[in-house]
Amino acid sequence: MPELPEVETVRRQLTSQLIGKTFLEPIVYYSGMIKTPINEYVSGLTGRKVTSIDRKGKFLIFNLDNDYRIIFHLRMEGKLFIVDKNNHSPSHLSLFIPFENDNNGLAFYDVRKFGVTYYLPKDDEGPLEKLGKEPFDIDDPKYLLSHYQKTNKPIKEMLLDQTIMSGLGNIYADEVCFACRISPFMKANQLTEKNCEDILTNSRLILNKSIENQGSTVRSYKASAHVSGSFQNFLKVYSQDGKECSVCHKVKIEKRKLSGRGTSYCPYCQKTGISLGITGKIASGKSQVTKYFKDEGYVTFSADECVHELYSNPLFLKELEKEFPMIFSPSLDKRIISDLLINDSVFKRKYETFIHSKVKEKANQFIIENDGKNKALEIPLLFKAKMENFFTYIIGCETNNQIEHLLQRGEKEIEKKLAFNNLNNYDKNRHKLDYIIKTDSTLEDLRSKVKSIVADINNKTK
DNA sequence: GCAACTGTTGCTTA
DNA sequence: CTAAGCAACAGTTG
Repeated sequence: MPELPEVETVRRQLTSQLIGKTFLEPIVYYSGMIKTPINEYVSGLTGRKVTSIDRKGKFLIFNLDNDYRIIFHLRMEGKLFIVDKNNHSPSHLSLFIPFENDNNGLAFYDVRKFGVTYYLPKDDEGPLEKLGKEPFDIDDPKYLLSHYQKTNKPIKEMLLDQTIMSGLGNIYADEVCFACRISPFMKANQLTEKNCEDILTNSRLILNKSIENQGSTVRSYKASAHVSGSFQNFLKVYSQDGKECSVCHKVKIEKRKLSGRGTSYCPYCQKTGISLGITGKIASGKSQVTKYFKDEGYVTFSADECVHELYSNPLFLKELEKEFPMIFSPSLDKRIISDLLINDSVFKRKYETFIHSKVKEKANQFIIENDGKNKALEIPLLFKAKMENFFTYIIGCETNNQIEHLLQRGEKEIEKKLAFNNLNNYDKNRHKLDYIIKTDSTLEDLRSKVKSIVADINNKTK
């Protein structure tokens, strides 16, 4: 995952091992990584010396002893190692540049083959052209402010925009938001100049501290065969989801998706508001409880309503038809769905996964859109949809009078509805609940139970 | 055993 | 114009 500190570590490593070495003809194993004409790249590098190595953002720049330079971007998994000519791993090797009069050479390993390299004249900025300054080189927070004021996008997305400021990737963007105590979901145009100053200060602090620790080692990443960074031990939110926040000790670190990227944050420290998941078996009083949370000032979401709305959404139907053409004859036929759900276990699994992921996506969107507010989300199949780590707290609703409630609602197929209970994994996951509400009481009593939970939560997150 | 997820960026599509 | 989704690819996790 090389981000700026990891790339800087690589730069330092290579500087001590590469300066003054003369390149022999490069051997290209994966030509897709070379973004300038390959023959120019190969002949251009042959016989050249590296005089110095620079870094701009996450790019490495090898200055050669002619008027050219080589530029590398490691992307997700790229690794530049100095290895033995005759004894190096061939696995995932994309490029090898042997040194003259030396047993070693420069190897570019890249499991995912996303990395790129360029051979360009010194006056051709190539991919560096659009790159913004690093936080170390921006001295006026007004520079950030002027960019952020122009957009309604979440601040974290702006931090990842390398054309405004370069060097923050997914890990450090999350860490910087945490250090500034701002929500990653906050609209960039809501930020103050003070926020921008905090972003600059904390970006410098965090990146410098990470460089001191030779970057972070997450997953398999290493700066060289012999170096692994240790900044992962200082991360406060990234990869910490589900753990108690190490600063406030009040709530767990949460993780959700923001513009396609995993985003970790502390709901308390970063003032995102808390997210409640309300679940329970059928006719267990979830809706009533959710309504009472609404009366207490929570914004609410219902998975059942969400699914209902999805079925009248043309975009969703189009997607559904692409995935499950057999349930359209020619338009959506719900009887076919229920038939298949009963008789075809493969269909059932696929279909449920599909719907669950849609609901989860919508719930995620709801939480992000309601940044800063307290939220209560009613999700009957919370456990089935694997959403137990999705909320600050989860609340289970329970009743002894399920059948009566179903009768009161005028349900006809009670047996069928009860069989549904076994599907939602409630009993199996009951121990994961933070609160359990027994809903068999008068409405006023139920309301006061909700009020006392609200008070308890307020107390915990004071 | 399959689905989902993973550090990045730039291009295509709506 | 922007915004979202995908593509490049392969390995790991639940």
